[in-house]
Amino acid sequence: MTNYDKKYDANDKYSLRGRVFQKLREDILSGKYKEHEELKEVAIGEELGVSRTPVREAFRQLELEGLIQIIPNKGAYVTGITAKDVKDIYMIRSLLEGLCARLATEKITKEQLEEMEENIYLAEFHAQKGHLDQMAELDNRFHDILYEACDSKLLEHTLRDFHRYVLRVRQKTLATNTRGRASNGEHRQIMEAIKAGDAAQAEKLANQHMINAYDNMVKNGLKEIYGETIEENA
Amino acid sequence: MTNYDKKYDANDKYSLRGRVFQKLREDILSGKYKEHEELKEVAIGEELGVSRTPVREAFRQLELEGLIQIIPNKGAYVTGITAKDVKDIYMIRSLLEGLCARLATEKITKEQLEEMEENIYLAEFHAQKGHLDQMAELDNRFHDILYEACDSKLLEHTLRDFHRYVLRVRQKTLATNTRGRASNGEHRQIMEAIKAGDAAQAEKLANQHMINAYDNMVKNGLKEIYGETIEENA
DNA sequence: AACGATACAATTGTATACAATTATACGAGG
DNA sequence: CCTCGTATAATTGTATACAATTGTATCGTT
Repeated sequence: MTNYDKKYDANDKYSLRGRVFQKLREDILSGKYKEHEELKEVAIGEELGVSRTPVREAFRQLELEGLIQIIPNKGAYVTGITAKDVKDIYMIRSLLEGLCARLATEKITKEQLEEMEENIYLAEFHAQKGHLDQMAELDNRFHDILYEACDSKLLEHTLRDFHRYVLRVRQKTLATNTRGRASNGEHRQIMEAIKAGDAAQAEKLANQHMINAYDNMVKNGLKEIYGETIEENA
Repeated sequence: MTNYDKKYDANDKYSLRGRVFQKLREDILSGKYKEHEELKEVAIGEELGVSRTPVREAFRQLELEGLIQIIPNKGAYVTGITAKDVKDIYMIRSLLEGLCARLATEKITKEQLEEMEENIYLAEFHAQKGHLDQMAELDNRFHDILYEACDSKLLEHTLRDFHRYVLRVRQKTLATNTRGRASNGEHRQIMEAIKAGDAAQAEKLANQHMINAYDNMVKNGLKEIYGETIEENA
């Protein structure tokens, strides 16, 4: 639950706080800052050439995004994701992506549908070529388009939050080409259902798409995929 | 998506920032600050006897909770809830409360189940007496128990966010004694299904419980219930 | 009177100084 | 050698000062 207006996002690119926020989020998601690592206000500030004030404000936002945990008078620590967290997120996403696809069936614009088709087309190309990075990028974008198409600021924002939250962990999930291709195929089916105006089918397929993505993770072994980054106390 | 640890919540009672945050949230939800009202840092600071720094940090958090919108270099404004937002939230909640009830069926503790039974019992008492405030309080608490019982920090937190977000608007919804009683009855059915270990039934009932709550709002006329506080551009 | 420019006021953005809290190191006492 | 307590350092919490931006009113021009 955050701000729902596009024009003035908290991720304000032009304020120092916004830049610090974005930079830190990027660095946490990319793994530059490991789990449980302490983030010190002065160190971050010096690194980015700003004072503590914008850093502190960025910290408060990162905390509410769930990326760090702030312990009063002590410090800010990169939050850990447990295997159970991942499972819970995929359960939730399964339902909400389904809802999203259902709503999108009614609300999607011609432009969005076209971008979706293009996305799938491109993804198939890159799958053939074995371009894993591009496939991951297109996968992310496919879901973003879907979120935009459902025409619900709240649902869009909620899904984006969850999506971003698992990115840290999902990084290498599509790295297996087999899953990448299967995922593409599922995207295509979802798109076709939306295009055909079959909301119930779109919902069902989107539900299953998340379940498949999660099952694929489990099959390949959560621990192996996640490396050292997953805690076992889940 | 916020922090998922109970011990050190962002709503830290003991720091100035935490107190400002809580106070402002309370005042926005209770309606002291109306929609689109501008919140000025110095004014709030003086009112609460603190400097701008903790106020600013609280603002950043309130923004991510969706209660205010900050326009850079301009100001902080209480966000409006549109009728469509409310509809979207109830759609989302319908699915997630269902998931929550399903999970709770497996995970609920004896103590939680007992508190739930007590809650329903008390609510029936207050319904007979016509104690509307207590009924609203017990209704909130019923859902909180359910959220705790599902044993998923993420789902719990997500549902709490949505629940809190509609509180502003839901205030007087249970004020009609008929809906209050019906709601109680539905709570009881959900509880019985959980008690009986029938997860599918619990999910279905919780789904329907949200739909009924929303339908009741619509039936009584959104505009009438929400007074002037709902925007029509939804 | 309408329009525009400019100065001024109000407000937020940022940096820094100081206070409070927590962690650490070191030494006295056992 | 261990333990405890105190001093010290490091870090966060808060307040304030200053910079930048935005809003507004006034005045001059047409």
